[in-house]
Amino acid sequence: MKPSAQRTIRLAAPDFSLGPTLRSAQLFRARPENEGYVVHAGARRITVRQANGTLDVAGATEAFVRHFFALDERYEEIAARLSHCPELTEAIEACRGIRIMRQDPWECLVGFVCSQCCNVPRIERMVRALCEAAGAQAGKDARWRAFPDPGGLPAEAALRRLGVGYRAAYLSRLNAPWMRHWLHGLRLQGFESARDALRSLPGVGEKVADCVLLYSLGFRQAFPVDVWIRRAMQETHFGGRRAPDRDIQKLAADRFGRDAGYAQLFLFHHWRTRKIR
DNA sequence: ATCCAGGGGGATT
DNA sequence: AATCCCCATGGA
Repeated sequence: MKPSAQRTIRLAAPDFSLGPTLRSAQLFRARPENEGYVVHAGARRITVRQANGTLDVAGATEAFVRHFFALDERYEEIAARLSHCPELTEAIEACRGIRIMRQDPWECLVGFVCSQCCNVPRIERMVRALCEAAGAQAGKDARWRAFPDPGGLPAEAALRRLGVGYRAAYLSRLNAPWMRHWLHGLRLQGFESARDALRSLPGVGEKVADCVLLYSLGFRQAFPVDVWIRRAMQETHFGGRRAPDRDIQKLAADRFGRDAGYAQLFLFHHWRTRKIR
């Protein structure tokens, strides 16, 4: 028994918006539950709610929560630097308090390989199916499942039966026990080097690589270009005409620099939530 | 019914 | 380097 991890803890969380952060499609195992959220991460089941600038959390230590939600990051400084870009001011205001979380790289990689060419609800379904099929029971409740370890995913045919479609081939090829260690090793490399290494993996192109770099390996200069970002950038910087992803990437790197990842998440979440609904 | 969803890979031009 | 085409699936 681990009473320290099950007790509810309260911590200050200034410049942080829990709901928008968990609804910004950085991760695919969070869901609302009575006034708060349940977040599954690795083998943890974390319940969290926010009130008056504080966070009430159960299922994780304070140190984990601070790191996971990036509460140590100097948020106002980032927002202040990006506020010099007029095309972001509306998005920054609408997304104030959204933070880029720090996920486990393996879980992040699998999630974004699943993400290709499908919408968020379906991604969440696929990830849930993977956990239910191959995740270890992680608590007394048999429904709480850990995220499957690298090497622990079902075989390709079984993956297909779970509804992941053509992504089954990618996932089965990524499913090697050494992947966790290999992914962590990328933190020691430079941005471009780590990006090239990720892109050498099956099912991992520029976009998925950038998501893994940004959401799990700490590279805040990454700027994943998906359909929403493409629209937003073409609208704000290319006169509404379609532009090559290369040009979009270059512009983002020059203009947003080390904060490109935050610029991306602000634009993504703002444009997506504006059109959806 | 047709289009779209946080794409990637391979072939052709 | 730009442009098809295909990959599987579910929701709008």
